[in-house]
Amino acid sequence: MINPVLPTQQNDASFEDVWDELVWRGLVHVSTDASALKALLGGDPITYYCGFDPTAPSLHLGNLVQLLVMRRLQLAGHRPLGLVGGSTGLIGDPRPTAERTLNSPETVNEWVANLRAQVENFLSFEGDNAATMVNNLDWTAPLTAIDFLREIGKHFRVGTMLKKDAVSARLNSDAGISYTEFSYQILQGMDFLELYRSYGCVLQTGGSDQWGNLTSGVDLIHRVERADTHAIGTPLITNSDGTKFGKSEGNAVWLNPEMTSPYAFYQFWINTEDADVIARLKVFTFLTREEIEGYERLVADEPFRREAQKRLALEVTTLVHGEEAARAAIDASAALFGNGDLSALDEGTLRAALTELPHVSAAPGAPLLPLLVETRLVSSLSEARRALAQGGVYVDNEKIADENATFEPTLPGGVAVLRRGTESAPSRASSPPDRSHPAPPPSPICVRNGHRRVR
RNA sequence: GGCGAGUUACCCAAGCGGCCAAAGGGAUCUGACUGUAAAUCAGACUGCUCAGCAUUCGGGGGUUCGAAUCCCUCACUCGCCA
Repeated sequence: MINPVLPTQQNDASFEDVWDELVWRGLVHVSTDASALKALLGGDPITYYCGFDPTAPSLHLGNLVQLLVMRRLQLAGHRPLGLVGGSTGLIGDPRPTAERTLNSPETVNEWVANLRAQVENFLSFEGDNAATMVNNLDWTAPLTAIDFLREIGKHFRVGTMLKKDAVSARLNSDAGISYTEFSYQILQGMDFLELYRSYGCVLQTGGSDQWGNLTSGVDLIHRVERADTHAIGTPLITNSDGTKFGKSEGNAVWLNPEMTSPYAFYQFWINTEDADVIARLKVFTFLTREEIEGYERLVADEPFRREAQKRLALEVTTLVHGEEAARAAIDASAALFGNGDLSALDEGTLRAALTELPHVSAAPGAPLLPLLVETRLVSSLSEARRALAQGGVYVDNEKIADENATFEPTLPGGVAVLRRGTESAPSRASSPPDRSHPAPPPSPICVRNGHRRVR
């Protein structure tokens, strides 16, 4: 299955080369020698790689940054190797805070398969510079501990390894670091060496937090093969207001539509702050410099139109979930967030919009207030009464004033849409840590007459 | 080990026998405004069978017609002296 968006993508020809474009898009935070990289990327096709470790069932927005860097390089004529970390995922790279819990080989295996499919969705496997997928378990698994120590370990100085930020941070913390995680950088360095040998790979890209691991490979290849290779570290994407990028309601935004629905995904992007939206367009879309500069003016001149946010959300949702899903997300947003007369929608659009929402079943004529509790829009009947008294309860976009109102589905399919508060209902604050119940769902709720809706 | 101070709602913090479901601030929620914004203003913010009732002020026990407020005790936190 080919992502239909891929053929439409292209780099901005107004740049001298892809390196200049990457720099302009703010995608280079650290790198090996910049002038050498520029020459390399502006020259004959090279082979490069980026790895994805299976630390979760799906990739998330942070990984999307890497995928797009890969794609931009591919569009410039270079040949990508998509690596999934079948072995590194079994080890776990050192996080700054604490030791990772090891996942079972079965779990890692399953996640590797998921990630592989996701990575494949963003690269082209056709043409002269078709992408190739590799799994580092393929060359790591056959290696014995003795071979590993003799052939690879001998090239690593412990002093150098200790100085890497990821390691030293942990050494200086109460958590300490296990030998397992300490060894991670060797594994990743070994990957680069392996890919250099078997594919002529001379560039590795990754997040700047991976810098130590990227250089580990560059150094190893230099020592073993006496060859110069390169690395590019992308910046950590940050929000201008200090909150963490890539979180929605405190949860990660995943690429897997089962984990983050296309609707929620679209909503995430549409809610981008003015101060951040241009930087996001640069990183996450293939719009040209000229187009993005146009949006920059639009944000400055008429921010209320939010053209930049709309375009960003459309582009990224289309890229990740496809045109149809993006269209549905837009329709759903319009239906649920517009002052919208829900009954004016055709049933298909309505159905698509509502599938995205949490739902609960009730018999027609059932009292409304308890349903508010059941859908977790409010946490108690008292709160439901309060919300209603304050004019914060809506059914099918109409304010409800009567405490004794009942559930009367009038929309096609025996459905009613419950809502609390204004359309936005941001609630970006995390719920108190001692609350054991799950986080409340996004504002609009679908209550359906009859059987439970199946996803 | 000795002495002293403290433990109040999501967080900070007043209250020191009835007028306390508990001041004030923050966070949060809702309304107005707005761009599914920010800022601002207003209201709400223990629960329920909601103009009333029930249960809260570290745990337990007591005094009193009546306790967040007084007494005993246990637990924890923080100061000072050994």
